[in-house]
Amino acid sequence: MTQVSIKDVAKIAGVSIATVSRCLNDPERVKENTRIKVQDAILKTGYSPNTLAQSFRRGKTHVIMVVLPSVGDPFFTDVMRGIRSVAAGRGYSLLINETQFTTMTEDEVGAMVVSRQADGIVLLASMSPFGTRVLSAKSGRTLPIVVGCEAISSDLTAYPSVHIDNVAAASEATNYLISLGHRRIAFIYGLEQSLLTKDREDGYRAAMQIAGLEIENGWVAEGKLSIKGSIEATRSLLNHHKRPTAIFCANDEMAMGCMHEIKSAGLRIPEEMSIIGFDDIRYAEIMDPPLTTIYQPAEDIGERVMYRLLYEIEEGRSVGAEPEIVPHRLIMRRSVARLAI
Amino acid sequence: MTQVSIKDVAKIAGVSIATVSRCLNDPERVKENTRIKVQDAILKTGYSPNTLAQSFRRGKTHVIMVVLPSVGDPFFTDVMRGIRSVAAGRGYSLLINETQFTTMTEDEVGAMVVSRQADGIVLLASMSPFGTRVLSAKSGRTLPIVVGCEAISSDLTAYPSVHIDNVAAASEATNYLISLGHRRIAFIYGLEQSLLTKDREDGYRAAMQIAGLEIENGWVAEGKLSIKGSIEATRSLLNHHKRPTAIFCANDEMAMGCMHEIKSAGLRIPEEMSIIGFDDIRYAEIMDPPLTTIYQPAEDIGERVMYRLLYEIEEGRSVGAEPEIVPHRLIMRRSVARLAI
DNA sequence: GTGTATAATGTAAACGTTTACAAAAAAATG
DNA sequence: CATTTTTTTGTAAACGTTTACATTATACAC
Repeated sequence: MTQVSIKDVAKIAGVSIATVSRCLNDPERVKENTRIKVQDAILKTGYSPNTLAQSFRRGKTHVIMVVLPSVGDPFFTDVMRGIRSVAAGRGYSLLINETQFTTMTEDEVGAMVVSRQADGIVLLASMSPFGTRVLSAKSGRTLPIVVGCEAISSDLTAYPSVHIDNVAAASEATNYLISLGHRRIAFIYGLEQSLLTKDREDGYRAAMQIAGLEIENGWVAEGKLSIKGSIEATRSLLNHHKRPTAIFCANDEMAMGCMHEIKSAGLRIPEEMSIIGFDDIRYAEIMDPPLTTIYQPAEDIGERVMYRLLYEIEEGRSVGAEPEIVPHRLIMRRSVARLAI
Repeated sequence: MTQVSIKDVAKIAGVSIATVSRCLNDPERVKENTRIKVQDAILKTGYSPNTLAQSFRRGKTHVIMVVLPSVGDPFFTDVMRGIRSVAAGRGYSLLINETQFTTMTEDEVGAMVVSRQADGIVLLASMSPFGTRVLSAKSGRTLPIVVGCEAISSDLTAYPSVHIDNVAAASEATNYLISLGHRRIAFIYGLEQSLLTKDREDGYRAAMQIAGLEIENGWVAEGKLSIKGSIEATRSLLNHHKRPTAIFCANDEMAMGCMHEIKSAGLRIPEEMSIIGFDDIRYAEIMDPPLTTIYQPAEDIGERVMYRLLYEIEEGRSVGAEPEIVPHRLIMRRSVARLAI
C-alpha cells in the first residue's frame, strides 16, 4: 500500500490538486459544494497530508530543538513540561538535545541547526560566550533562539531570555542563614565548566561579603550537579578544619546527596547542620527533613520561553533581547535551624 | 541569505548536481579528481544538504517517536538515556510523546504516526490491547514498533518487546518479605487504567496465594504513580483495621511518598514498617533509610529496544515478536527488616 | 443582454534532493 | 587501432506539496 496522495483525492473528487490543497489550507477560498466533494474523497481515501512534503515545500519543520544539560534533572523536567505544553498546543514537536553538562561550542550548536532542521532553538544549557554571538552568522540562515534559566552568562544580552534573578535569590538564601546566626556557610556549586550555577555562586559571595563574613579556602566545593559529586563535596566540607554550620547547595539534587552524607556521618539536620537547596523540585518537601530551598516557577519559565520563541518564529521578527525576569521565592522548611550558640 | 543548495555547489565545481549528490552519498562512484573539486566547492560555499528535502525525497525522516507515560519519572529517564545514545549513534532523532499515564487508543497512536512522520515507534506507555492490533492496518503504511518495559499486557505478542519478568520480580520481592516473617503485606499499584504495574500486582498476588496468605480488602491501594497519590494510599493503609507490617510499592517514586508518610505518622522504618520498591532509581540508595528494591537495567532496556527497532527499520523486515527478557535483581538495603514478634 | 467585477478553479512551476537511464570518457582487450 | 567493457558523468524525471498566474464560472451593474 503506497501512501495515498493529494492526487488520488483530486481524482476521486473530480477536481484539481490545487483545489484539494486549498480545501485544506484555506477553505474559505473554495465553494461549499466542492468542499464537500473533497471532504468525502478525503474520508473515502483516508488521505492525510504527507508532512515531509509539507515541511519541505513550506520550508518549515514545526520542530523546536531544545538543548539542555540533563533530561534527568527534575527541575528541567518541569521546565520541559511547560515547553512541551505550549509546543503541543501550537502544533510543534520537540527535538531534545542533552549536553550532559558540557559547555557547547558554537560549532556544535550550529551543526545541529543545519543538519537537523528546526524552526528555532530553546537553549537551557550553557554555551560558550563566544559561540553565542557567532551562531546565527555561521549557519546560513539565522535561527530564532531563546535562552532559559540563565544558561548563558548574564552580561551577554545577545539573545532574549527568561529566568529568575539567580544572584538575588542566592543572596536571599545566604542572608536567611546569616540572619539565623550562621557565620560559617559553605557553598556547593555545579560544574567548573558550566555557567548554570555561576550566578548563584556570585549571589552567595556577595551576601557573605556584605555581611563581612570570610569565605574560608575550601568552603566552596564542586558538586558536579550530581548526587555522587555532592556527596564527595560534602565529605570534604565535613572534614574541613573549620567545619561550616550551614551548606548552601546550588540545586536540590545536590542537596539530596549532601543531606545523605551528613546523616551518614551521624550529624543531625538541622540541629548540627543546616542545609538549603535551590529549585524546589518535587522531592524537596518529602526529604527528611523537608528541604528549605528557593522555588523557581519551572513550568512557567518553560511556557514563557516557548511563547517568546514561537512569536519570533511566526512573526518573523525579533521580540527584543531584554531578559524576562520571573519571581522566585524562598521556601522555608525544616532543613535549616537557628545556630545554637 | 537564501540557503545554498546543491546547484550552487555544482556550478562552482563545474559538474552536474548528480555528481555532487554522488560525492556525498556514494563517494566511490566518482573520480578522485572531481571529488576534490566538489569538496572544495562545498567548503567554499559552506553547503550543507537540506535535510528536509532529503527526508522528503528518501521518504525517511530519521526520527523515532517514543511514547512514554512520563518523562519526569527517573526510571524512564534512564531508559531514555539508553534509547537516546543508540539513536544518536545511528543518526536518529527522537520525538517524545508523553501520555501522562493515560492509556492510548489505537487512533491516537495512529494519528501521531501519520501526522508527524516517524520511521518507527518505541512504545513505553500503555496502549489499549485493541489498539495494539489495529495500529499498523489503520495507518496506511505499517510502521515498525517495539514495546519496552512490558507496557502492553503480556499476553499480547503482536509486537516485539524487551522487559524484565515483572511477575517473577514482584513475586521475589514479596517472597523476601514473607521469608522475613511478614504476613500482612500490602501493595501499592500504579493507576487503574494503566497496564504498567499490572504484572507486578499479579506477581504479588501469586506469591501471597502460594504462601497461603490472605490479602485483606483494602491492602491493595492505588498510588497513582505519583508522590501525592502514594502518600494518600499509605495513609489509608496505616488506618486499616488490620494494619500491614510491610508495604510493597510498584515503583520507587511511590515508595518515596510512602516512606515520607510513614515517618510523618511517627513510625520507624524498618522497625515498625518495612518498605520495598521497584526500579532502583538513582535516589533509592540515598533515601533514609536506603530503599530495598528491584533493580531493572533501565538503560540497557532502552538500548536493546532501539537496536531491535533500528534493525526492523533498516533491514525492512520484522525481527520477530518474541519478547526479550532482561535480568532483574533484588537489591537489599535497609528499608526492610525481619518482623519482630 | 452586454460589460465588468468577483469568485472559483485549473495549469504548471517550484522547492532540493535522489536516481534510472543515457551518454561520454577511460580502460582493457584483441 | 578498432572494438568491447568498465568507469565516470550528465540529463531529466520524480517525490507530494504549495502557489503565482491564467482561466473559467458566477454575480452584479447598467
